[in-house]
Amino acid sequence: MATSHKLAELQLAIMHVLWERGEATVAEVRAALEPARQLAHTTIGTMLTKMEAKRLVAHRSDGKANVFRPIIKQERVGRSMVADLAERLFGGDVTALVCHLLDECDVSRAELGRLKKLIRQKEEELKHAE
Amino acid sequence: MATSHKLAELQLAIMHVLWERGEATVAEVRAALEPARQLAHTTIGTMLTKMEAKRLVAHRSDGKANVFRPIIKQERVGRSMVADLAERLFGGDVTALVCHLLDECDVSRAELGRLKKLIRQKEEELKHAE
DNA sequence: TCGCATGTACGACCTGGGTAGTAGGCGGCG
DNA sequence: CGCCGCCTACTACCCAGGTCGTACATGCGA
Repeated sequence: MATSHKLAELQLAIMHVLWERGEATVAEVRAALEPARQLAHTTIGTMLTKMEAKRLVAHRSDGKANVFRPIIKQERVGRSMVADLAERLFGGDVTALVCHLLDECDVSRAELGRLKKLIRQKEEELKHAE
Repeated sequence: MATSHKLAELQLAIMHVLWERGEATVAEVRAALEPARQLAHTTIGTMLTKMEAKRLVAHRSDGKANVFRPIIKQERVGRSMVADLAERLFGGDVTALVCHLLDECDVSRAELGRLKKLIRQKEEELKHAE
């Protein structure tokens, strides 16, 4: 899987809207982003066009407006971006990244509980895999 | 801490060299990067100059060559980049990011052990903090 | 002393992300 | 009918990262 999908700020924000809704028009995307950023609606349109060229989204024409939908999975983008960061920051050492997270960020006890459960689960998986 | 230090590919690679060595000349940086990328030595020089403008590095003049050293800490950059990614990808939910990591990447049993220990340690810290 | 090797400083240029203006299509309403 | 508002398509920019080329300084060996 050489194709590394790294999306920049705005593109990611737009993708999040599309992932949440399934599909949306330019105006809808703009409205969804409105609280955080005030953008001309042509800005969204232009961006969406560029993203379509990069095969991140596709559109169908619904009467007067274009309706865009994501054509890559959120999980796929997340995976490749996280992997990319881990690679660039920690030489691919995932554990180092997790350590870093636990160390530097505030993690509540509930979250730690969730994580412990996750690790146990993961250990089970490993056991069964052998 | 509003200052978010996000470094792009090459800049990060250069910083890694500087962090490892403490300081280095253009030629040394270039040599260190050589296996992975073949770059003109002016490229490194230009980049270093731009990075100096951004206060990422500083240089002293040692006879004929300039010797650069990092003036931001690796840990600081790591923190802000990881936080940034967590924010953009998972809305700041660190646990979600860790889950993602465990799920998507291959994590060995030894690594899981290390992580468990880390979590226990973190739990202790939380307990004491109350 | 001359010129090569090595180094710097500066400017050129490309690309991709981001931002928006303008032109033109089209339905509804006064 | 003619203008208004909404929408798209196209074009223009700006900026930062990245990649070099060229011009100029300078020490060192033949």
